[in-house]
Amino acid sequence: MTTARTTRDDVVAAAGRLFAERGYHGTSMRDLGRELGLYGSSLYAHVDSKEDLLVAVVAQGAELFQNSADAAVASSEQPMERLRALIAGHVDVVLDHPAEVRTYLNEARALDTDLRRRIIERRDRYESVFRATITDGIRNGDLAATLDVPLATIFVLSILNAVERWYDPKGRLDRTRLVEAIAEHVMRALSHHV
Amino acid sequence: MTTARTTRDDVVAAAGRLFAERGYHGTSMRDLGRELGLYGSSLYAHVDSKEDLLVAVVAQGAELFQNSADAAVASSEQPMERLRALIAGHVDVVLDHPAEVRTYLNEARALDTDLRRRIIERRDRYESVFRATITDGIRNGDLAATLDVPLATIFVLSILNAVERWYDPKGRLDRTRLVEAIAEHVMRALSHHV
DNA sequence: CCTACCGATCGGTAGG
DNA sequence: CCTACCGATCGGTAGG
Repeated sequence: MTTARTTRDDVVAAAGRLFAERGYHGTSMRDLGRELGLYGSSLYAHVDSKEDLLVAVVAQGAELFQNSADAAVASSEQPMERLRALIAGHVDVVLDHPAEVRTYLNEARALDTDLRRRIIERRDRYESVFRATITDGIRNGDLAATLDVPLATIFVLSILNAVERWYDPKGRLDRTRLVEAIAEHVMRALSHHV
Repeated sequence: MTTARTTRDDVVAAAGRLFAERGYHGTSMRDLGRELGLYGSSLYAHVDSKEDLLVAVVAQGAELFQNSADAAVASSEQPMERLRALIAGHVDVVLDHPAEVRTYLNEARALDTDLRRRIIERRDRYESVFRATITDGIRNGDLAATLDVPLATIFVLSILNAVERWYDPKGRLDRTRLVEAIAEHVMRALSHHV
């Protein structure tokens, strides 16, 4: 049994951790090498540039969220169940992949114009799944017809994206209850109360 | 009429803008000098260190929010009016001081342990004003007795803090309607519906 | 506030 | 993946 060689995936994963913790500009290639037990210069056997690493981590974040949305949409035809699945899926992504998520949410601005634009487009696409679901819920009569859908969507995603900033997995609130609390808050805020 | 000399306040204000835009580690003292039309080394006539600048900007952010909370509490005895004033005040701080707010919210982690701890304490103090107001609203019968107060508080602040991330002052939504939309969302989510 | 620097560190390369 | 570097840039200082 031998220690496995360092792979590109190892490098990308470690980069995600450090970028999330110290920021892209706060992380040097030598820091990253140290994290993996090798020299900074050795990383260039696996990647073309530091920005290449940021691109890879951010792309993972984008993909995780998009896959989660796709699964939520596939899980039910019913808007309220879909919305709940979107919420649960988002929380799962945040809690299961904190490094990628934090880098995706906070460090994408370090990308230069073109790449940053593409990330913003992916976020918009993800957001549009929430918007469409809320719109369906209104059509359905479950959600309040008076809602401003784009704003309601932003508020829901604000709550979901902030989870990364405060949630402590070792705290008293477990994942199930966190999802339940968010879902209940959202339903109360958006529902058509009879 | 002469061009005013650069003051320490000018330097701190420019630092806030650049830290907000590119991040603390993404901003060099030479960048900052250029912004003010002087050399990076000249900044040391006004400040002791780069971190000194971050401390100053972050302290401004903390103070703006605390002053806003104090004013909101003083504005009314009635919990629902207070909550509305807290929301309006928070939005005002975010929209009137975007650079300080963004630096306060996103770059404080670049401070080292001791200073960072003190900032977290100031945030907790600010958050506790929201918590107390929501608790009063429950006691009052205006807000739902079933609420998890700390979580409800986090959700409200998540929405408020995210405003910095998406709101475009040049967009179609003016400040009054933004505040109204957030307040309505929050009231719907937290209220005791009869 | 500028000039002229300092040592340290940065992202990255050549060659093995 | 390491060794030995490169030029550029970093935060900061001395002296005026």
